[in-house]
Amino acid sequence: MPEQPSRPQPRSARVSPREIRVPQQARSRRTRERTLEAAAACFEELGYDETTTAEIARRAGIAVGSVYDYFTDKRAILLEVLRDTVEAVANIVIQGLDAGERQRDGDPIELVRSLVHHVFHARRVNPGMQRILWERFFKDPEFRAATIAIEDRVQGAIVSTLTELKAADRLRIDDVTTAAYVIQLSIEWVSSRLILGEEGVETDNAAEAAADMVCRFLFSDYM
Amino acid sequence: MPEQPSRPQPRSARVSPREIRVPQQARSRRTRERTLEAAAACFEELGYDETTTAEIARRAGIAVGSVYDYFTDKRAILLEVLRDTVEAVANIVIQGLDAGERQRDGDPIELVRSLVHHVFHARRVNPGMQRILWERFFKDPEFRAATIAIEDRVQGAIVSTLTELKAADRLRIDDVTTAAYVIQLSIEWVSSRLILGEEGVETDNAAEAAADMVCRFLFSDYM
Amino acid sequence: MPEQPSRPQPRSARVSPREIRVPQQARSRRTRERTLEAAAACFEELGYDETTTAEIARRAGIAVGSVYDYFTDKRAILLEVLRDTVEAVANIVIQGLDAGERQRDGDPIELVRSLVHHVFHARRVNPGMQRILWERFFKDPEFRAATIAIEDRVQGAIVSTLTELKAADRLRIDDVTTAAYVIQLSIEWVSSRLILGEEGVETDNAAEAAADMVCRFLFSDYM
Amino acid sequence: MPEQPSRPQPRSARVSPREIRVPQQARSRRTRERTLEAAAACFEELGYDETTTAEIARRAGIAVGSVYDYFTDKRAILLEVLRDTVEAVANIVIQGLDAGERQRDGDPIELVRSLVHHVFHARRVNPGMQRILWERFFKDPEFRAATIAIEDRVQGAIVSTLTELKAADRLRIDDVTTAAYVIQLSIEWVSSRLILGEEGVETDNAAEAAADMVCRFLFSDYM
DNA sequence: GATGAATGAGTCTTCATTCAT
DNA sequence: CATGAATGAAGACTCATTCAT
Repeated sequence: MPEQPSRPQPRSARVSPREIRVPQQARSRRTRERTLEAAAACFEELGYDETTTAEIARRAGIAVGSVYDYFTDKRAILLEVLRDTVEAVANIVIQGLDAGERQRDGDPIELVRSLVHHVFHARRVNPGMQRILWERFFKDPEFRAATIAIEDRVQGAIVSTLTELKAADRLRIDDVTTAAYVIQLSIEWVSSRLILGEEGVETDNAAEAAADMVCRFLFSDYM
Repeated sequence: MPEQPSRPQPRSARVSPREIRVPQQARSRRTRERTLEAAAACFEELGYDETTTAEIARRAGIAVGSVYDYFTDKRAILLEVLRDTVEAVANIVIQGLDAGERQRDGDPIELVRSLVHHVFHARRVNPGMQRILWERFFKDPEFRAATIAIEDRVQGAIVSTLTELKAADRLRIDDVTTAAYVIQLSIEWVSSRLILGEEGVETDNAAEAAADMVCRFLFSDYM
Repeated sequence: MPEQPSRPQPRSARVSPREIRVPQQARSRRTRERTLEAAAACFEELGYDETTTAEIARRAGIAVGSVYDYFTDKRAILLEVLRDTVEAVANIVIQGLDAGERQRDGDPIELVRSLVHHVFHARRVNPGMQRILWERFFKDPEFRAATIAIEDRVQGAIVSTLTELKAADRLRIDDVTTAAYVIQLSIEWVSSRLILGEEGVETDNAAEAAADMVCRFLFSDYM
Repeated sequence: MPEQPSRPQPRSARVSPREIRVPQQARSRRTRERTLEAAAACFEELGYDETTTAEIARRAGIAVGSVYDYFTDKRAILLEVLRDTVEAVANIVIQGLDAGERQRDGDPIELVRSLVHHVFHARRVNPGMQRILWERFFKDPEFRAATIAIEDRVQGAIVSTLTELKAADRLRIDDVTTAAYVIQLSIEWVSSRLILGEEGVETDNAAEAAADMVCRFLFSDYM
């Protein structure tokens, strides 16, 4: 019974968890980056379940093992890629607010329009990934928490804006935080359904209606 | 040469689609029913992916093979079970509208409140299943279509109500259909996030804000 | 993103542990049996680590999946196969005692000789499996416990025999249990090393020496 | 076409065996030493299979690659570490003999007692490593050979002692070599099972019984 | 001399689905 | 009608070892 050329151990009782490599050399950083890019592409195109780690590695031009040097899990990759997407989306929305504030001398109606417009626009960024987001959202608390954390930044931005408007006495509502929450979710979902779900509804009309709704909700002098 | 045990055809080699039994007799119908109940319980408790057909059969007290007598697929089972859930949810909402219409002499504000209340309430019905719904929604066009078809009934009911109000000149908006769409999605999502997602936000406040938003959106004489 | 033909789930969060089939039909029993036989052959020839579940299935002429219908684990298979081996070995030894007792009118010396002889003989039964036994013995408490439980039967048999001899006043020792323990382990190990380890030592001499040692240990009138 | 990252040769394609560095300078020697110490610690704590070369390197504070500068194999490391352990154990036993000889004027009974005592005592030295020893013993001929070679020193020492006693006419047996073999293995195994296997048997009783057995075996005038 | 990034063959295991009985 | 035994493709993940830098 001579020793065979060693085989990888079965998944058994590894005691200390595998070390995840924190890239220090440039090559390493590049590999990690490539993995993320490949994973993002796969997820976007194929969906999460349909993406295999082997395919990610193939697209990244690396070995499967290397994927596991940088990430504990397929899930860990998704978590990171998804965070990026959510972040990108959030940034677009926040920029939309800024843009709206600068526009037309801070006309609040334009501000809301700009917000809505940017939210809808943001839905076009990695739509496959955003589909995965809602797919995992109620399934995986960690994803949910991560997503909410980033959404909170958006709501925070809305709150600031609203608070300023409140100070300028342009607002009919008092609970700015709850308002921001409801507004954000509403626009988010209408836009998601229309754009990610490709429902046969006229997008522009719905966007306008949503903006109209929000304006009436917020502003006392909006007819 | 030992006799080889039988090898079922691989999944893909299927040529003529298996006949799905349409139960005629009482016993058959009962078996089909039991399968659906078992499946519903499994999905609700465990989630879709985590539920195996074997577990469904076990709970239904039948053989795995029998499951495939009545359903082509695990997916087909989900489709049916989920339709039931969506239907139940829709009915609750529609009843909410009816109730609202009868209430307080058709006071439109109460009507909206009632709608919102019932939508939130409906989220407590089979929450596990509703989570699965959103999980599959963007993933599987057939699910999406089925869901939308039922939601359409809700929106239809809203449209009727709004049309009546419009006739009574109580409405500030014109495009009643789009309004119904936006309203429905907004309340649906806010309630889903709060109840299915168990986010740490005060539910009652958000529900009230949503109702407030919708009222302002709809009614010209609502302050 | 239409559903692919379903793929087996990754090893993830199955909630209720897989059911292990308890064979009820004859076919089933036969398959389980075949699996055990194939596994025994593989382990014997190749060793435990070197045996793959795929190879077991191949030899049994069944599908890999079927192996997992009847056993939770590769380890579970080993546990069962090994138990059989240990049992077989134990039986040989116990029979050796019986044979010794009947021999030559219960001459105690012959009894010990017979015992030693049978222990050595038993080492030829599935030697590969016995090697695996010692390989896992200190590694896996469950194996150890199972092995010890069976060995205990052997020691119990020795104890009975010794107790009789004690009553007949042929024994110089008092603590019959400890004696049985020490005797059993000593012969077991000497025989294992010689036969399983194929050491270049004259087996017969060693066996005789061991018997001699045990006799002197036990009997006051043995020179 | 993205540049493919370097792909090391698969394990089997090795043609000319890698040069193993024989450390000449102090620093090198130190590195090699550190590796061995780290490996010993890992093996002792985790077991052989459970220890990864990465973990060894980590504990040694060096790079994985460096491990392979000094050792061909993970197995080669074990071989060396294990040799140390076996050597240490052997030395303890041999010292036990010496001590026994000097004790009480060379009383042979004390000598055996001392031997047994030291063998049991030796089991406490790197028990994890000793478990690995028995785990590999029947599996890997090279390990077995190395172990036996060292054990032979022990048996040689026993033989010398016995030969002296024989000359002094204190011994009832003639084949001193075989006796040494049987004695050594017996005590070794009883002690291993008790101490490495943590069986629920009273250690002192068993040790005494073993000593008693050996004495009766060896000495004609021992009652 | 050393580093640590990369490799990839090879494991175990799962479970939707089929079909002989 | 029902049963439940059998299938096997497919996936995630490991880790000893190599080699470019």
